[in-house]
Amino acid sequence: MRPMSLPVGLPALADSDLVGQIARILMQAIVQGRLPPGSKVVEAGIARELGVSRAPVREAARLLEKQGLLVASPRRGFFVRKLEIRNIDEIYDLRLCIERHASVLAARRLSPESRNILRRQIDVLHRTADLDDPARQVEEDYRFHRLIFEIADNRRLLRLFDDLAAELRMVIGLIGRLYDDPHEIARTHEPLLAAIEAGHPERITAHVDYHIGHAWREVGRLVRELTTPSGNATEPPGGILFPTNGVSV
Amino acid sequence: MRPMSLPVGLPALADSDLVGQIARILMQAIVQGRLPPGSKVVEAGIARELGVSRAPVREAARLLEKQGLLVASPRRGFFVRKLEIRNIDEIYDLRLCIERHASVLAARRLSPESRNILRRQIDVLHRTADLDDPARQVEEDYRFHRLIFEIADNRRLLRLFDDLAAELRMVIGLIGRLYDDPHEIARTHEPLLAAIEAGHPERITAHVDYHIGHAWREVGRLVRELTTPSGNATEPPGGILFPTNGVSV
DNA sequence: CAAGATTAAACTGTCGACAATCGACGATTA
DNA sequence: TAATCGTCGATTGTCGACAGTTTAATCTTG
Repeated sequence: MRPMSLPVGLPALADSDLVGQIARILMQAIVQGRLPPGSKVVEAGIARELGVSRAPVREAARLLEKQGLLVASPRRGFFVRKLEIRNIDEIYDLRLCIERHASVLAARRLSPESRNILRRQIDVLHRTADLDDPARQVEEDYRFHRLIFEIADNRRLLRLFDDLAAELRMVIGLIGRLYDDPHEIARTHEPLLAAIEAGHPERITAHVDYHIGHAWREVGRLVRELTTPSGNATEPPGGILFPTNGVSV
Repeated sequence: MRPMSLPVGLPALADSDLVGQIARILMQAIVQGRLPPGSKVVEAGIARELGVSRAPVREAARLLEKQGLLVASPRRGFFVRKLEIRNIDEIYDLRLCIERHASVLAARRLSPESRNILRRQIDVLHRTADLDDPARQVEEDYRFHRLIFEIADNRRLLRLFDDLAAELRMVIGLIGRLYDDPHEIARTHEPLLAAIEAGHPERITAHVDYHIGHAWREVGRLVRELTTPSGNATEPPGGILFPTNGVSV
């Protein structure tokens, strides 16, 4: 968990990044269902529980606000964003929009190296599908799509994708189970890559539409299922961030 | 300026929004050329000059960071974003992407009322063109495009547009002059609206491409002109936020 | 005289405190 | 009884302070 400083290793980084750590802890608490959607995030409470002051907690909350996990209400505080179906639709609508664009750009900039990177990531997807590790599968899936944005080479587009991905990860985390068969998911990336290699904008767009549209419908269906039986946003006992699972802390 | 509370009027609101006020002041300082691109924004300095503490200044800076006017470097502070040509290209590329999408959506959702609103805004554009008020002209131009996003009815898309617009306003403010003939600009909105009314996705896309692409090229040209003669990012004398224009403060 | 080491100043990250504000609850009034 | 008005605790907005880090200036040294 705690990255140790290697003799020459660079990434000893982010150990003193208090804000980042807090943001990650909060994000986990959200996707894992503590801090349920709609619940209030009390700065002082989080700060006390983590043994820090309110300042970094506030900054972390703003970070998560930018990513859409929290919403800020002036003088009232931060709240965990409720996953209304409308939000899901808006997110996927935007994602579809930028992913079409990024895919066409990526096709234009595709080099043999970048092609191989995508190819290899699909292999990873297939291998991960055998592992029965939903979280990992989702992660590798996003990695593939992120690669497309990297190849498209527009930093702003990439940042936007990262933000959307963070939000979608929350949604999927809240859903709790994978929205489809892992092997099936891995397979559907093949024709997308093929279209990008071929470089026909229309074909690329069509495949992106199919691919993302599929996820959209599936996630939408599950969210609708999950959201109709009235969410009881009660706070679980034993501390929000590090709940006592029977074992004392 | 100061909204007074009417007998029954509601909007007496948002006067005590310190962070918002600071953000606005900073934004003005940026677009007006004090705080030139690349210069450092010192929290304590701003705070002292405004007679507030560092906390709200920090929050305002984060707000402007989200809008892309500032960039944060950990442990080094906030800097006014340099307008490299690459940023301009990335911004316009993204804007083109989402504006195509929004325009097609808007066409699908277009009602007689929303059509008239767009129609009327074009009239405003024509009238404003006679006023010889570049800032106003740019503002009304953005209002037209924002209306398209409102009609498209995706809040996230709208928010994204607002962020991009804020950044583009900074760029245009730094350029200092309008990038084209106001009347010409007003006229080019006509065929775009016509295409949206007709509802043909291809025609809409083509017109958006032409319209935004034109601005892209123009702004790109001016920025290239402006950015090549090496920016000397020295700090103007007399206080950054309220420079003494000969008159003592 | 230039490159590197050293010192001093400036600044950010974080903290604890206080006042203003919000929301809940109970008292008051019609 | 229902609606309105205070009151009180909880929570945010803002402040000033301090420590560690970065940057700038100064001093060595080859």
